[in-house]
Amino acid sequence: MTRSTTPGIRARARIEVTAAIKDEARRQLAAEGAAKLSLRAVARELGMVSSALYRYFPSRDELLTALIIDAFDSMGETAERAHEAVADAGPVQRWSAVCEAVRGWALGHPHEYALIYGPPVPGYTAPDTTVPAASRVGLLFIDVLRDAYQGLGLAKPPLPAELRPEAERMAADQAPDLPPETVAALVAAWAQLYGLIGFELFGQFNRVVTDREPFFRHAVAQLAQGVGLVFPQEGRAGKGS
Amino acid sequence: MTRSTTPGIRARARIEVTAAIKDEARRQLAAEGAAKLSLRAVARELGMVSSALYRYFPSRDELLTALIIDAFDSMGETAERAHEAVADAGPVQRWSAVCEAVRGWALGHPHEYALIYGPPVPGYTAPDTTVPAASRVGLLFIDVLRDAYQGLGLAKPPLPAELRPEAERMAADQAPDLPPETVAALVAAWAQLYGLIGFELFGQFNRVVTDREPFFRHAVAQLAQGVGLVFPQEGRAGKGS
DNA sequence: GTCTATAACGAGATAGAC
DNA sequence: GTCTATCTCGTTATAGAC
Repeated sequence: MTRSTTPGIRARARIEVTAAIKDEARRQLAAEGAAKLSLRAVARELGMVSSALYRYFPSRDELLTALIIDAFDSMGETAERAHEAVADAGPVQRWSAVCEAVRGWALGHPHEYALIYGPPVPGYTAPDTTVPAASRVGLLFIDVLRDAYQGLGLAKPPLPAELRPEAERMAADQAPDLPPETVAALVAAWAQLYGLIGFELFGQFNRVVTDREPFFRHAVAQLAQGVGLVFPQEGRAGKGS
Repeated sequence: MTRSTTPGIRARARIEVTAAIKDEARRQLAAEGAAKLSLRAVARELGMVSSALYRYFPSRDELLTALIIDAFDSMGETAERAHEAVADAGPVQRWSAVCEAVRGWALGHPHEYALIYGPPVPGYTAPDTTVPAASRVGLLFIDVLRDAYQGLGLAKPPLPAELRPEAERMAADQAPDLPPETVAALVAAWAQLYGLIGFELFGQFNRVVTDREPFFRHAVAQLAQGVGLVFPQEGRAGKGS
């Protein structure tokens, strides 16, 4: 009888408390790092008792997992939105939009970035549950490359013979409708993109690179060339020797 | 009176204890992460009392700094040795040797790698004392590029106009005898190299890249092309459209 | 059924008195 | 340099409020 009203209230309360826990956990992530994330401290800050948290997260590791999935989803959503905004543009513009969205998200969420792309948290191993969220940005890149490929606007990057079997396996796993050369180059570009972002985020560019937007923009354009989105001649526009 | 003999002994003992402290600290780094490095735990494991440690390191932060400098030096030395071994080879071979040495060191010292290239340790900021050690690998790359440049074996990477002022500033700071195009490309390649290594090290290549040596080798060759060590035509050897 | 609170465990860290 | 009293932590069992 109360069944039509109360469930909604309870469910709403549950969602709110869950969100509050995660928010506070993220605050601690920023302050002390993932290694020191403590259920008790989260509970204390929220005015709860630690055992009450277990109604929402069965363990500290599950809370970490939730934070990781949230971070991947937040980043993925940001990238997807940026991609949609330029959906009708050329592949290079779409590629760059996704890369720049990822960088923007990372700069705005450095600790969550460190959580998902930094060193693993000691004593914690991420479950497979995180894979779908972690794949969102990659699927976006595959989208862009697929469109370029079908429109014949994609060059095949070079692929040494010793790497071909591995490239074919990667393509079969990740994007069977793309050439192995492309998939191998994408994986490399993906790692390199995160190198650029990580260096900026973790301070390696301090005293080295000051004007970072144009630097990143250019690096991303070079990566686009690396995966075959730009033909070499176009890439080095207006250059002599 | 004992003054003529004991100083040597004392100095030796001090060096040995200092080394033992750092070794134990590195063990803890591997087990619990840099955030949880605690002087007390180090002391306990060494059978000392915590206050005794302060005779060797005035604070936890100074111990961290020593570990960071050691890590950079260890990596730099590994890279320098690998470079010397191929000193007479071509620039691409030298470039690749340094990159592969860095990767090898990182795979052998993942936690020290995380310490120097991962997210900053909460509450700790590295002093400028770390800069010389941190620069060693970069200087090696500059060496290779300088030799190639002086031998006319270096292509100028493309450089958009918006990036030229920044590139000139970077060149003036880091390598005044190299073209700005080269220096900007080197910094980007440097970050990308660490992206590749970080992804392998921190598990992002799990279930994605299995045969990692050839993958890395090829990526490094592409990076060499990016900094101008290989001309595009050579780079894409024996490839059609 | 759903939640919170109390209390406790075993383990480890820490501060300070001695 | 040692010892102890007091913290922290993740986690569970239990009891009671809504």
